[in-house]
Amino acid sequence: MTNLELAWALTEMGDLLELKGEEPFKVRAYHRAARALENLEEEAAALYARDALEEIPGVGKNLAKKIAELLTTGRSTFLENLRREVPPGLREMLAIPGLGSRSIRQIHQALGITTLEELETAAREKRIRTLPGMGSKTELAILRGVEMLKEVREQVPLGVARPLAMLLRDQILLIPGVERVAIAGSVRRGCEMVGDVDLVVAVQPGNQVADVMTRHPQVKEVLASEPDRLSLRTTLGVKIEIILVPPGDFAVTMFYATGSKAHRRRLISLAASRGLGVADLGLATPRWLAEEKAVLAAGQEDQPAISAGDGISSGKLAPWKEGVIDDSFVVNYSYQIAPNGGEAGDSFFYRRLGLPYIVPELREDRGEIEAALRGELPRLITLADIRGDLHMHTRYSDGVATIAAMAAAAQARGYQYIAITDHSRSLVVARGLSVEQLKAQREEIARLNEELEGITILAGIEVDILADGRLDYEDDVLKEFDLVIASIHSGFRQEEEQVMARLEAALRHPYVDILGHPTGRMLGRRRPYLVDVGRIIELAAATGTILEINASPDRLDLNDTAVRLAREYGVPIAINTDAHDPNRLADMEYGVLTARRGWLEPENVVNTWELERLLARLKRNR
DNA sequence: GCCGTTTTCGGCCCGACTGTTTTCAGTCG
Repeated sequence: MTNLELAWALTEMGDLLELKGEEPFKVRAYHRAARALENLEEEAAALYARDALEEIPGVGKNLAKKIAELLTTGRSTFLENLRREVPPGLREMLAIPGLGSRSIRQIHQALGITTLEELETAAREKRIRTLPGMGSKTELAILRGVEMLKEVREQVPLGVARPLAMLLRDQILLIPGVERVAIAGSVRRGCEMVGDVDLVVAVQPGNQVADVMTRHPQVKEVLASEPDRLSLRTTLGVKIEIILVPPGDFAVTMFYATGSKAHRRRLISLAASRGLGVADLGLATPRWLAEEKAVLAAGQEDQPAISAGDGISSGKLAPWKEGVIDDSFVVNYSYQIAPNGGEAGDSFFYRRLGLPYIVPELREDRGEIEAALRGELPRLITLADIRGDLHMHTRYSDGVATIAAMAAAAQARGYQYIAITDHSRSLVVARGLSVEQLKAQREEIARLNEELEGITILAGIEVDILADGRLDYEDDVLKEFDLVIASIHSGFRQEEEQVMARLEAALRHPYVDILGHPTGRMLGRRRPYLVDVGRIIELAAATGTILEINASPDRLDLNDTAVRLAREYGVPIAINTDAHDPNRLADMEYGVLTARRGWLEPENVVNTWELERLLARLKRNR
């Protein structure tokens, strides 16, 4: 059992205990241990093997025993008992903002409600307000929350799907009869939420993929098992689609399975407008042909033909050589951010149409085909372009590591600079720093900067934008930092007017360099606060403020479309991890994926710049 | 449930905001 699965099991135990009304500190112990497992570098199984589970911070005798049972048997009697006691629907309700375990328990006990659907009905029928302490606002919060949950019910964040996809890819590769495996679908495109994990597998006849995968320890349910397709659900509830093809069909299948559907349609109708059918393009494998004909037919109905003068004619087609998979076309793809991205061999299709390669992250029919025709595809940013990380936390506030440890981890990633940006004093839960503590931290940073070679630590702060729009420190404190990020951590339920007034005040502030996680959303868990993203971008442009892509896979905030808009306004972006742990500096890749989906080039991202240039660009230094 | 060169018991992050209320419980970060 993987660390992630263990973490999920402990999280579920914590949630169920909370719903049972266990004391909060016990509940927290489970959640803390789960988080520790998630961030653990070593596999818990290895720790167990040398009897060292209790070395994990937050894991004592009891939790070690429960983890050991999960590791050895794949099950937990404790968890199974809890599941019997607490209806699973109640756990889903915990994700509704404004509804906590006490309210859920009360609703359950008084009204006998056990599922989201029943909860929604009760709210519609105004039965929730009959309970003490609950009124119309609570019902509204429930209706909004249920709506949000329904939207993402079948989806998981990329941060869950992608590691799982990579793990399965590596495991499938070891199965007899398998020649190649690659990740396709929305994971390959880097979508923030993923409905299912698509894997394309090139196999020989008599392979054992179905045999092995249906018995895989992480597979809970086999949804379909056909000769060329396997549909599974994992213990974490993620849907896996495995497409089995002969090796000769691998590349074409990658093209289809990567999508998006809209991109595919548009490309095929472009081909059709040149008098080319799918067969001419080397796309005519029997399995896909019928399906794609239907797509094509539909596409021609609702899509305008691509106009003449788009720079391509059938006479100019690049020569197509059977069997040649040439990724020399992949000028933008030095960084293989989607596993096997460039190796998938699906560049042939674009090549055949005389187009430059379009990377998976752009395949959304958001103008990428037109840009390719004009030769104006962006030279997308890659992870290798990143020179530093400007948002992270340490033990001074709610991080777990020292400044030195964060700096060492950053150096190991090849960074030239980082900014330490702990929380400001009002954020008491995160142990926000008093003015005195700030002084001590700044002294430590100065000392480290003298000791360390090859990396510069900036003394920064993530200062709260208070509910009334003021910042959490006076200007004479703020001006002492090298760099200031301003973020909202309170008043999430204010009206848009009020939130925007706060953001505007922050953006106009002379010492605010970066606006942190601008919309405040948590993927699948919390909607953005009520903001006008377009207006934020306008204001950022007008005030010279940098906007953040918060690279935490729980946030990805700004999102891809907002990033694209920011680029059009010429607003510089900082891709920051907001890491609370040295391992989480690795989340940078999710931020880079989002940036790529937002068409960003290195130039648009300030933490690809040399430090001197970055510093000179900050408001405080201009 | 975890943790301890202040403690093997009694702490554990705690204050603001919200919605429902006439003085506060629940939620959240």
